[in-house]
Amino acid sequence: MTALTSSPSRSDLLGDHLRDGRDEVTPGGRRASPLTRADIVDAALTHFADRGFHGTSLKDVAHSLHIRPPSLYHHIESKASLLAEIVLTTLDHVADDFETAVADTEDPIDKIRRAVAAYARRHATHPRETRVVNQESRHLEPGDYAVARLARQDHEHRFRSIISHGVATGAFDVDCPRLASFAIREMCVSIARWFRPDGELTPSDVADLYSRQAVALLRVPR
Amino acid sequence: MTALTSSPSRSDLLGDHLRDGRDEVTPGGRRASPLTRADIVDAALTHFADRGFHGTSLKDVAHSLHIRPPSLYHHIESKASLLAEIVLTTLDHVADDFETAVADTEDPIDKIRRAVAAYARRHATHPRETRVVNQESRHLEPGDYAVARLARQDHEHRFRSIISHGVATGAFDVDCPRLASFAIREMCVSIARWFRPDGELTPSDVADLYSRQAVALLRVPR
DNA sequence: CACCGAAGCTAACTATTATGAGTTAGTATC
DNA sequence: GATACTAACTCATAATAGTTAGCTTCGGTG
Repeated sequence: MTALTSSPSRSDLLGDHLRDGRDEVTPGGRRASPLTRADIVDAALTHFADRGFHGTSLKDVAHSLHIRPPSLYHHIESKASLLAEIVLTTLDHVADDFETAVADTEDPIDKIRRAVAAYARRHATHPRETRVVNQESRHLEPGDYAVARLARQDHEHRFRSIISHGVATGAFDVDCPRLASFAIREMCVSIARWFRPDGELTPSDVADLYSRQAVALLRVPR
Repeated sequence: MTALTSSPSRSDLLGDHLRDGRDEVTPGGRRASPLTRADIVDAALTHFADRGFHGTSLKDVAHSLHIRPPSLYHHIESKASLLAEIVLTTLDHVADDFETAVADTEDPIDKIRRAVAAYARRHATHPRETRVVNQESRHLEPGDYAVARLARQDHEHRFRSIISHGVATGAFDVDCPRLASFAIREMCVSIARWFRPDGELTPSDVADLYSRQAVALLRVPR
């Protein structure tokens, strides 16, 4: 429950999302470099992360981009599609991160260290995306929600099986792998709530620290 | 990022909130035992926890109580007041928990163990309340938001100072008390996402397990 | 130079929201 | 037994949401 203290002031990061020169709209409605769908997703992402999906209106998104709400529809299909794109591509990245991280080792300690490092790093480098995945996925339309749910379950199972395997080999010692897995993953998730790119810690620092904390957690003395 | 897998189906717990005999409305609109403000807060709580503040309409709340939306206003001032009541009273309880927990000891290890146990237990016994505090506080009106922010900051500082003190006396060994504090508190917060009253673990089990995990975390080997 | 598509705009539509006003039906009290 | 109270109701309103339609204007291309 650190959301209140760790979050910056409530309207932080809610500004313009246009790169330099972008916001010079000519009388006819043209701008220097064209607005892309990616720009809109990015603006929506910032708002969704800060105010939630239902707390964000397309007016808000359009305002950030210096256009009117209807103009958004030249680039997107719907508000829901913005959320879907954000959540599903982020979950893809998380899955890729995991595969890449654990590919080169069989040792449970190494595996968990790398998996945690990758997961922690993802949350440090992409706090907006991960916050939206964690808090707004429930507002996806049923089909997309089901896909997201499966992706998440898959990650959870792969993660937990490393722990279970480590317990079997004696590398770890925990009462309940499921719980330990939850605790570790949620620790990583929380990074997205406090991490600041301009802070004293780099994403690598955080990844390193959290992977060590995770290993410590998996050898809880009784 | 376990919200997707750990949460039950999206509309769980969204049913009637009336106790037995409550839902027998007489032709004139009367019911067996009178509907109270607390009943409404409770129904709103369930919805806010499940669908978010902006994802919940007063129609939803009224529906759970078998009344029409305008009738709610005989008991409440506004939708915002429901959120404020939920968040602020929960934060009060968290503060009380903490004070009571750490009152009888000076040992940092004991203190952190008890503080974590109390915090963990609160999240296990009141998952709806704590989820709302963590995810919906940002939607409070400015005045209430400021109060909530202060309450949260206070808890964070008290928590962290136990750790810092423990590091000073040599009881703990962590690189960064602030980070360790975040990690531990967020671990507890996550309990609200997976804990089920009918599961195999009791709140006491969880409190015990998490306080041991916390102590383990504060002695990370380098 | 004529034209075409991209991308802006305004106006408008529909649905839903929170909330207000006024009404009615039981229940308790004098 | 009249009255006042409570707590529901229906009906109404103003604001806002997401979205669609149609118009305009520009830069690029034949």
